[in-house]
Amino acid sequence: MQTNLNELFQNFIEKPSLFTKKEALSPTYLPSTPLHREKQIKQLGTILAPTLRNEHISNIMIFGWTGVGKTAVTKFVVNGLSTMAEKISAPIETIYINCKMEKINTEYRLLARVAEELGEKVPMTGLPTDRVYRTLFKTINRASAHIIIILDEIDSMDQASEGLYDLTRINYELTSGARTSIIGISNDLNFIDSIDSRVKSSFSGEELIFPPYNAIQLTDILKQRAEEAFLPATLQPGVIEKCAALAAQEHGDARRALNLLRVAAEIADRTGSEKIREIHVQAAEERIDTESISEVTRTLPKQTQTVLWSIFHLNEVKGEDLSTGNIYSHYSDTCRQIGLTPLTQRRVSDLISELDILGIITAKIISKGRYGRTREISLSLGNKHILKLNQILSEELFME
DNA sequence: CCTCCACCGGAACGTGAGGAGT
DNA sequence: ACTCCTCACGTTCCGGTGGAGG
Repeated sequence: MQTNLNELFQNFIEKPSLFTKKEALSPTYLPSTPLHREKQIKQLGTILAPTLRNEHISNIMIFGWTGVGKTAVTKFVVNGLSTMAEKISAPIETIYINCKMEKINTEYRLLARVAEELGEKVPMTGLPTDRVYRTLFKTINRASAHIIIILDEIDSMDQASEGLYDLTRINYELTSGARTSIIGISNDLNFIDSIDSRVKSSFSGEELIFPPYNAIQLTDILKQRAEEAFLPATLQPGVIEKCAALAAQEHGDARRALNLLRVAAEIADRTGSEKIREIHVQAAEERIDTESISEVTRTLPKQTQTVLWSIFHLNEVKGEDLSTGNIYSHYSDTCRQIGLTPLTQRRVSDLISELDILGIITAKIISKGRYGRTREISLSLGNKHILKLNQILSEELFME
């Protein structure tokens, strides 16, 4: 055993890796120039330029599907702006916050996070919100710079629209030369409609829309990254095109294309292949799907897992329709079985909606006339996935 | 055309954990 | 030690509703 393990590690070290620079395939990696986004770069640059002369600019909203270069372009342009500002010593400061990853979903957290970014320490909880606002105000006023706040995945903070309002109204109170501008990045085109009208009117400004990439553009992007990531001639012809084609089918998502290529390379690497072939891409596609959905399922709260388990089980019993009431009673039984206190139906109804949003199930409200109104639930996954998830759930719920 | 089922989904409120300030 | 914050997660209460069957 000992020797085997040593051998394994030894082999691993000695075997040449296919990668020369794996980070180049990461979705957060910033290439020197984002490809096929010249128009957007120019637009954004034009809007931001007046800050260099200390002139006032409007807020900006950027829309587009995931993986169409919104974040990359914004960072690219803002970085350019910062370097220029430094050169001519214009007082510009930029702040980047990813609302979803940092779980910025309340007014308090948004304000606290911005203040923190400006060097002011604010506790994560405990203070009254208006006090956080005061500290933030003072800090910004003192800084007397033009502060550009980039809020990525802004649509994930639906409760925090009050905070957006604060960040815009702060401009009317500032007495020094300070200003704030917001760049909001959103996957959801309807985001603007969903926020409070009061916020909307104070927030409104320029809107940029990023179209999806087509297969040819994706190919270019992948080639650019692959040049950095791999030794030449590691890729079999057709591999990049295949990744691009697969990703183009799904609203031209460059992130997905890069993921495919990276996972394909990892598979090739692990199986000892010296080249990356199309079969590796195929394997990668399958693996990405199952892995992400499995991970989501595993990390679901126990109650939600139990609901999902019940849905799967009812689905196997034919003749039973998947309605909220049915699921709820099956769920309560299961809870008793595994020693969990059942939640109310109202709550379970919300959990079902959450599963719907996650894309594991599809819930549609239908009316059965005399026999009431309910959600009709169907599974939106293939059999292979369901089997896998079932296995995960039984491990999670019935073990230990 | 009306009724009435079986839920939907908004809103207010409760609880308990994490923390600040005095 | 005590009061006052935020916030996640639930519960309680309740008005609302599409359409099959009378």
